[in-house]
Amino acid sequence: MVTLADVARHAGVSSSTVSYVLSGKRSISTPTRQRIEKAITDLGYHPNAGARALAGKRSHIIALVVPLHTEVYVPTMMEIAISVTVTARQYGYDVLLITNDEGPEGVRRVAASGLADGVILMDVRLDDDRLPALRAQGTPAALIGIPDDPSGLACVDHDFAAAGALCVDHLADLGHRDLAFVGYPPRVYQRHAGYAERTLNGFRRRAEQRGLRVLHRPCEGTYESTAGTLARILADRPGTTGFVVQNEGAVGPLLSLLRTTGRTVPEDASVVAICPDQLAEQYAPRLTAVTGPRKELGQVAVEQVLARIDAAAAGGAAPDDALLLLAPDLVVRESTAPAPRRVTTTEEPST
Amino acid sequence: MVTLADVARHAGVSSSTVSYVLSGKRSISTPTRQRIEKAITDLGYHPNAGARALAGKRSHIIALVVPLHTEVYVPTMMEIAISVTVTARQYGYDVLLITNDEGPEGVRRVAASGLADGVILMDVRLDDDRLPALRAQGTPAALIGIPDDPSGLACVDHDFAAAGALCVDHLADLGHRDLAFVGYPPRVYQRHAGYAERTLNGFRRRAEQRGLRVLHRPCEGTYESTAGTLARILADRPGTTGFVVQNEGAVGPLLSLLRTTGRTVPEDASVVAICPDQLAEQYAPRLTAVTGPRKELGQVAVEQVLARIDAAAAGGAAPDDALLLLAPDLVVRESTAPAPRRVTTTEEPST
DNA sequence: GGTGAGCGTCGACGCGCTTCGATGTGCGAA
DNA sequence: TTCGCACATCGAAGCGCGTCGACGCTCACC
Repeated sequence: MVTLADVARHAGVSSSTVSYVLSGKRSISTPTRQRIEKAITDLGYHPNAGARALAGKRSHIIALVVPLHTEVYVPTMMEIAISVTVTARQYGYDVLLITNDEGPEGVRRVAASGLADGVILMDVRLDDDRLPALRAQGTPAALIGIPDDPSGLACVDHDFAAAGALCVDHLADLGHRDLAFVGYPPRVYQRHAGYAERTLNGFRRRAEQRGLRVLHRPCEGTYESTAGTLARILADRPGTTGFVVQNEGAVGPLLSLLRTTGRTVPEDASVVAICPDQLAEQYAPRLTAVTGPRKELGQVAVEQVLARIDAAAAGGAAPDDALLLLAPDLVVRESTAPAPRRVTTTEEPST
Repeated sequence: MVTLADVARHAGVSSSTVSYVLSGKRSISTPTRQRIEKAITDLGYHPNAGARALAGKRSHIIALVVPLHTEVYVPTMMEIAISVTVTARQYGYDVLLITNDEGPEGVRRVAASGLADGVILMDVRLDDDRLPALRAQGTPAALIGIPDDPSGLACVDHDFAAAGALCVDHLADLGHRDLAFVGYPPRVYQRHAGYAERTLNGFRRRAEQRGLRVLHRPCEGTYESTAGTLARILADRPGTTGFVVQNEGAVGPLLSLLRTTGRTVPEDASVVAICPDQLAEQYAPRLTAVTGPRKELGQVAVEQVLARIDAAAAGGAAPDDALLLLAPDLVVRESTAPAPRRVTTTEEPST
């Protein structure tokens, strides 16, 4: 193992000089700097992470807490995780993977031991039990998702309300008057996943503004459950022509089922999915879809934690809480079209 | 921050005694041990990771290198990553997430800096460029996947050859004589992903043994490309009744296309997928599928690295290389049935 | 030509922990 | 009673790096 002292000896300087070259915290004359840099590459020196963490009081590691359950769409989660990792590297940080099976204790352990300088939490629940630990320890943190009480914390998320509204606008512009929202399984709403609720709220509010009638139906996402969900929608509101789906598992079944019940998409029924573009492209017809920027989510989260880590190190006061909602995009593809002419109208929609 | 010395003072012993209680490397009398343990919980002591790594020459971290490209089925990768993390925790280790965009340099950096004690590589290529760095440094490592030259390395993987053979056996037992293998996109074979090649080899070899005729067709996995692939298969070998699919994206399109070309599954054509059970259950009909044990893959990989880390610490010689292939399972569902009676046979299959 | 400022460099200390050799205690065997 | 041998505990020496205060040199300026 090559140490700082080896490099210093090789370059004919003291070890502190080498340290200052590495950190840039004091000015070093160009010739000595070059001599030291040459020694570093010659010897293949890599600073020892443990010693650096001990002396510098910074591990240059941030912990990423990922959910265990598979209710969220895994590729999206992975994309965020990767974006977090890549972004962190750009700032000289590495990422430690923490699974949620340790619960709040995991966060506490990692922060208290100085293993990680900060924490990024994914899949934040409205009443998340990891937040008290974070606040109590004053651990620099960023949440991906929004809890009930975001005070003092940095929260980053898609603007799901805007996503819901975007769907309504698109369908309303196409002349649809009766919309159905096929959502996540009931347990997702029950455990207060914020994104599900906020999408729904944005959807409902905009629908009300634009005078559309809406139905919300949670759905397990299997073929059978989707069949049941669709049957109930068509029974309750036979004139429904616009479907908004926020449930990756239900999309495929829904398309098949619409087809087998004699409705072609998009001529007879329009479908807007709230899902990654990658998924939307896979279906036939390709889906008009609303997507949030996943990579940016990870980037912003990292920048938020790092800002808080720096603030804490500078002894600064607790930084302001931040609530960053990233705007979604709607991409029009082949699954939406103007509403069909109404043949049988039982009642007029409310204004 | 609470330190070892604080605990020692609180318990009225020297700090080395506390250290020995923590590590268990020397016997401590029961009363003092209990006093120390009480002090630890009273004070909420967490050993400082950096100091521990520095003094103990072990970071208790293993690095997990994950691929960036999305050609592999992400949920499976995630499942393995999570299983690695959970298993590592059971042994007192944490997991550092490394993306492949750093290339071989990432592995070198993490190992040389002592950030990680060992490395687990996912998505190993036959001629993987990260392996020279590993061997040169003697970094304890486990690969998930098998390279060209696995000598001196621990390799863990599904037994893909057995998976391919399992598909053939199942279809052959049902009386199918002409099989088609719908595989990954050409670039997967071109970059020598071992799993793709080995599946194909196992498939071909067993088919030859059992006297079946086979066709292999790479496939992009989109709807259009699958349509093209199927059309070519049926043009080349109209009597094909057994399909083996190893391409998650192609499964859905294939099922639809078989249906729309007038073949019902499983009466007219049988389909076996090589994919996670979770996916196989999502289709209609539910798919007969071959799956490898993902969780076990992560577990075994962790145990292999840890064994090598311990061996290296004990100054032991380089441990034997290990090549661990985990047996897959075939679950019969609704997509396979006895081959239909042959109506038009142009030629006999070769024995 | 002397003075002060500022830049570049050095030496030493400490971060919190592990580990080794040494010390002290109690016991059974001689 | 004495010797020796476990066992239990202690003290001190690092592990490799960051950082602070100090020192010496150069240069502009009076």
